Amino acid sequence: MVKTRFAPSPTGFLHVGGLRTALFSYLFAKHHGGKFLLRIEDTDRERLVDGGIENILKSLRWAGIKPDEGIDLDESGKVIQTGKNGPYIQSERLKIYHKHVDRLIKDDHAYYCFCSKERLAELRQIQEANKQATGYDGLCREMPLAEAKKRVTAGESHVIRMKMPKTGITKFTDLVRGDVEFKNELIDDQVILKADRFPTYHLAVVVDDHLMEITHVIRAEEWLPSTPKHIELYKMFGWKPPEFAHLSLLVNEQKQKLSKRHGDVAVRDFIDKGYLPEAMVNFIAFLGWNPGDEREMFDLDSLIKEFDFAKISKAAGVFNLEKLDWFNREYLKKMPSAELIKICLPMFRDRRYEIGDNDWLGKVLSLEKKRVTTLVELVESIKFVFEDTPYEAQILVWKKSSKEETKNVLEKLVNCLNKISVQDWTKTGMESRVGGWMKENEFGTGNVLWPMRVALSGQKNSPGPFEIAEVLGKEETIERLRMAIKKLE
RNA sequence: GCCGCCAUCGUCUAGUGGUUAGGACACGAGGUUUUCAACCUUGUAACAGGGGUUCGAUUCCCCUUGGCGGUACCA
Repeated sequence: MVKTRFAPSPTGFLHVGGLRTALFSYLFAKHHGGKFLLRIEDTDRERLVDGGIENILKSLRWAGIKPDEGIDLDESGKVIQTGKNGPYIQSERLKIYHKHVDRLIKDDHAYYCFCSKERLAELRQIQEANKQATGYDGLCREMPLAEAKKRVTAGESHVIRMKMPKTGITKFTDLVRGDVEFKNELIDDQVILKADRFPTYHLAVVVDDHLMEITHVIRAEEWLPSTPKHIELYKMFGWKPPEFAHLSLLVNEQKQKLSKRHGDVAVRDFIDKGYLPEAMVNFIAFLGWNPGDEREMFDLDSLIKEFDFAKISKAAGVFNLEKLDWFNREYLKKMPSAELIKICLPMFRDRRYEIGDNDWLGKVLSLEKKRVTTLVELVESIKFVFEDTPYEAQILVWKKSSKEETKNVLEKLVNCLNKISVQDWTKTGMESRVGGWMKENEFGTGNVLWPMRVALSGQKNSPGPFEIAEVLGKEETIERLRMAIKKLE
């Protein structure tokens, strides 16, 4: 059975690149009827951020990605662990790593290293000055084990390094990149256990992926050069390595790796701005993948159905917000009224708006949903329904009209509208009644509709006058028209 | 420096030896229209360069260039 995993470090908010990696891992697992596991890699204690795990989980759950095993959130939003291969937080697995490191030392696949950080820095400086490949020179590699153990017992600070073979090449077939090979001699004797007794990524990832029965390691391209180290560790333990798939990176418009310094990259930011998860998922999936034909609206289920590494692109993708905006507008337009109301409700409450029944609220949202990009913009754009909007009298006057004429037209319009019953107070009802009235009196459309619309919305640009009038109701509509007339005096 | 990955419109991409190089976003023009959107029609725009292989290369191979990643007791 296929089993994939996403293994973030809780060092802050989930990054859109991370979301994409998680998504592809999830899609691949689900496409093959497999399982998706979530593990936390917190071996770097200096970069930990409070609430990091919750943040990551919330963003994933927002996108619709739910782990089958490992770390998850319960209904109250508390972090929980489920599954029989736990714990799923690396800092809780130290004993497991120590046991495996001991085995490597015993089998002469790893050794104690007492080199100080200062010596290592100096070494690198010399190598750089001589234009050599940088890396550990293996000073401690041949130290007799007995001597090393004596120094350890004496309390000397040390790390454990793996013994990379000095000859040969490591080859593997990457699911997205095909055959890749590296010369072993150029690969460092990587530190696998730090002086603080915490493992490095390289050791922890191999041990955990094996113990947690991961079949496919799907991760970002930045890990490609360290894959030979991992394969070597699998060999040392006598384990069968999983399949590897290294996804291309996401870059910004300047083609640099996406980072927090350059604008919005945290999924949290997009949630807060009112982007829809469906749009984000669709957009991000299409950054490096497509179904091979011209369809482009895909929800999570149809992505699962069609996802395939064969169609994934190898080049880095530019994270371009314009396309995201387009997807968001499309999904906003398509969203059923009831659902839209549900997700906007908290924002209405924040603004302490008096909201009527759902039928009415649906009409209010429909006023602007084709004109905005995000949910936040949507709620902001219909502000004029709930609040008085100050505006200059001058904008009531249509370009082909005058102040006097506008005032006159509005007065007559009020009379006309007054005769319309509350039952007929609908967009279509008013369209025919006012439309007929305009024709009879030979009023130009712009002469009437422009000032009416501005009077009702307080804005130069807005939805049409009749749809606003329907939403406002007869009383409020006439009230606003009278206010406008007063402004023109 | 060394190692590796990558390379089609501005962006996301289709294309797997023979195509008028297709689509989407963005942009431009026109239509609709009381405004802004939406909508419809339409336009501009790409195979990084040089060598091979081949009857024929966007497609296969090599080199160059460029971009990116790695080179940590970070992940």
